Amino acid sequence: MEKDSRSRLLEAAIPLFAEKGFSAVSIRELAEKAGVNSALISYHFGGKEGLYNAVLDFQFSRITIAISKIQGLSPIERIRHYGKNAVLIHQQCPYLMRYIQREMSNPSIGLETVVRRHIASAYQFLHDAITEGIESGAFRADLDPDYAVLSLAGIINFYFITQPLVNAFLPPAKKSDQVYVMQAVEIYLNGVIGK
Amino acid sequence: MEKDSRSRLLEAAIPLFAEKGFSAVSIRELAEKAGVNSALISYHFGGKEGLYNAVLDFQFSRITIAISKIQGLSPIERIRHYGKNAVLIHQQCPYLMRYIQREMSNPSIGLETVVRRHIASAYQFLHDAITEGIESGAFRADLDPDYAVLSLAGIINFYFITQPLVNAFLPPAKKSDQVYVMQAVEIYLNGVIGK
DNA sequence: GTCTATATTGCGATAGAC
DNA sequence: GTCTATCGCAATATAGAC
Repeated sequence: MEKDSRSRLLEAAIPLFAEKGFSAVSIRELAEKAGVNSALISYHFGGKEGLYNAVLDFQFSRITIAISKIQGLSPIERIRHYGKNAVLIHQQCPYLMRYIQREMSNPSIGLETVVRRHIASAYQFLHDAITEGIESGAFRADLDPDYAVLSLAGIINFYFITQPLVNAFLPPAKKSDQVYVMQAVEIYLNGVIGK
Repeated sequence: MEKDSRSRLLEAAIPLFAEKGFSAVSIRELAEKAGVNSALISYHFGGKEGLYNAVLDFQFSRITIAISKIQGLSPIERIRHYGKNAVLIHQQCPYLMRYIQREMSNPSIGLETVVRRHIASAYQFLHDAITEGIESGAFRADLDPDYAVLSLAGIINFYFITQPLVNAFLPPAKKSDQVYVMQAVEIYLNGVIGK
């Protein structure tokens, strides 16, 4: 059974917008890849921008959903869990990181609110874990939690951001996201745990 | 004394392309911001794409230049130096990181070679430092150097990538790049140094 | 809901005067 | 080197038939 044209458009749009950015993709290209008529973009989404917003909304909701599932572990275990989760999300939503990256450095006007809310929920999750770790004495007391959040987010996420190019440097076999994230999380935890 | 139109175009183009991306900027917008006639873009650079390439070339050359100045220190000191350098480069070239980011996830066709060469030189620099640190016994022997490079690059660079959005989360006073990078480098070094 | 056909706008590039 | 004027094209959006 065929998908309806609305879903076809959404699914075709995800990789196109992710790889080329909003302006570089034309509605003709979107329609062709989806196998539907370009007029349907206006019909279903009110225009190209509406389609982009729909994609963005769908992509970012995954972050908050994933975060909300992690509950009631020690700070260290929550951080390990966050790493494992990042690998999973990246496998399931291979284009999410492009959108995060693009919206971080280049927020779509009128959508900052939505995007910011999802990102903020991830930020808050890490901030809580780190603050709690410091207070319990597990982590070094001289850490600045705000900065420590960014260090953790960076050591995990930069890897996924740069994958398109970095695969050119790494030996071909070296492509285990899971192995990377495990090592990265351990470097980080080793670095923040009190001596 | 007025700058010539070529320089004016280049300087106007740097923030515009960085913030909006190649496709979202029109030659009319570029010319207006530079205060010159739009026909001069074709005259000086052979077209909009030529102007973009000129910007990219200029921006990326900074990486290789900065890296080439660090010589003959211990692995640990080289890594600390890399961090300090990142702060300096970011101050001097506030748009460089946007271009790195954009070219990493979205390489301009025909320029991968140039871009890749500059990025590769930074990658090689860190890889050498880490490999040497492992061999000398300063760093943990179970580290994978390829991955450890990405962890270091991530913990430093992600901060700069996300600054436009992250400033919305951080308390307003918290904006010291230098303090961030110092803490981040120490977390990393603590994490990789052999116990 | 989906199509064709088209209106309208803005794009990048260039010819040619100065 | 710099300008004006314009060409040709591709963009998004929409009106209206089916």
